[in-house]
Amino acid sequence: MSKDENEKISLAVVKRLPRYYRYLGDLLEHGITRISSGDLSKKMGVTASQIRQDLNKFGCFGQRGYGYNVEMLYAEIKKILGLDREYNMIIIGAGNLGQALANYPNFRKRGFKFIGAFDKNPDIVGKTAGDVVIMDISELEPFLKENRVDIAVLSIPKYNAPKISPILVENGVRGIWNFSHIDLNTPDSVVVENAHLTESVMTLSYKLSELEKNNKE
Amino acid sequence: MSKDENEKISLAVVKRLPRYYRYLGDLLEHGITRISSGDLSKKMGVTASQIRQDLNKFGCFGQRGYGYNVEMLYAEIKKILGLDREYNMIIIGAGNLGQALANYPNFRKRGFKFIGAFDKNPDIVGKTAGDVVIMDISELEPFLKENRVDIAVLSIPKYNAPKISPILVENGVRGIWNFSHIDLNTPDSVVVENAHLTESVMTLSYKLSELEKNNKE
DNA sequence: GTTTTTCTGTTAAAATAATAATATCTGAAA
DNA sequence: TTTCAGATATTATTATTTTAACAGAAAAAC
Repeated sequence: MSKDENEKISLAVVKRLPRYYRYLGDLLEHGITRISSGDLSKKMGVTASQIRQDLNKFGCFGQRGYGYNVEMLYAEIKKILGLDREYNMIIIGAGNLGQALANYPNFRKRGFKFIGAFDKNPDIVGKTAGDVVIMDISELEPFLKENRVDIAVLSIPKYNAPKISPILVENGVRGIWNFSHIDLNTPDSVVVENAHLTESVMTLSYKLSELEKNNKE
Repeated sequence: MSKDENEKISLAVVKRLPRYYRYLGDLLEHGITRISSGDLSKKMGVTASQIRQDLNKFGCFGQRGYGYNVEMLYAEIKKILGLDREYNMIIIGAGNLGQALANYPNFRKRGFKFIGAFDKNPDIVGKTAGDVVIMDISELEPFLKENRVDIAVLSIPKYNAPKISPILVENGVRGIWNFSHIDLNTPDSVVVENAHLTESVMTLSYKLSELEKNNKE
């Protein structure tokens, strides 16, 4: 029996799910059919308590005296993460990063399907990125009216993002994966996940500086 | 006067610093020379308390009755994040993503300098990525012995990562920016920052599923 | 100059999150 | 059957993180 359906689950927990999912996938690949929270905790370097509590937020997937059935838990997390369906994606800004994402085979495998790519640079319009032909950015709006787009990948310079974002929102895009260095201002009917690579590398440089500071002491 | 130097600062705080840095940079660009925590909090959508407390972890940068001097605070955070120096970087796995990173001009601007790229695919060895020629992966170890490499960007398939990671560690690389879908097992003398894009997009699909679930109710 | 307002640093309180402890259930072996 | 170790669900505790409150210093106004 699952918990109170309306309980809002914290982002901290949600962000850990993909990691559980990855480890369970690895276990499956190795033919392991069951695992206890204790064993999983050793593999993952987290406490068994945390694993149990995280999973219990979504339901009772384990069995006392047995542990978790790997295949079943994997399928449950897949469902929880919304990976049991297909998403139509488009790329806005088909530069190096955009093309890299479009060419990444794992997305397709997981149900993220690129159905369009747009750029304003005439040098690359007409070329292909992954399976799709790059269109001029002026074709974005008509395209959105013709096709159901679930997720837009925004990999354009920050000063262009505020112009594009409302076009997406107004034409039914509900999810934005934002690689642009800016915080988007979207209504609650749209979800944004930021992938600010620059901030990630800055965290790394902070850690490096700390490391060196400690070594000197 | 800065606080207890040995106090360990939580990752949550550190991860917010780049965002402060970004907003301060924007303010600078707009010629704004001072700002109060209250005004900044409105812009950023966080509490003023949090801003004050975050910054206070590193020192007393503000002035009562005045606020924060934007230029000075920007410079301080730059120093805290370790962005006041240069880092030599290499790319391991010069596929689409690796090349996209190598070509990203902002890294260079911020002091992250690519000095090498490696791949095992003979089709791309010899081509250029950003400013550097892609070398065969067999040249990695000799290269590390000849050059000071601060950061290695790991963008290779997960099954190769465990082979490469020890080579990096043993040859003095202290920072790894990990795009491979695996958790690296490195000693404490090395820092790792994960940039797991797949996990990021899974978080997005979770949020999307939640959104749709709530709309149905 | 003096007074008023602004706005930080700091302390305290509240809210969250992580960990530990306990009670309960399962399944296999005796 | 019965027993018992294994392992979770759940509750309690502790730790961390965030928010709020406030005293007091500096700036601005008069």
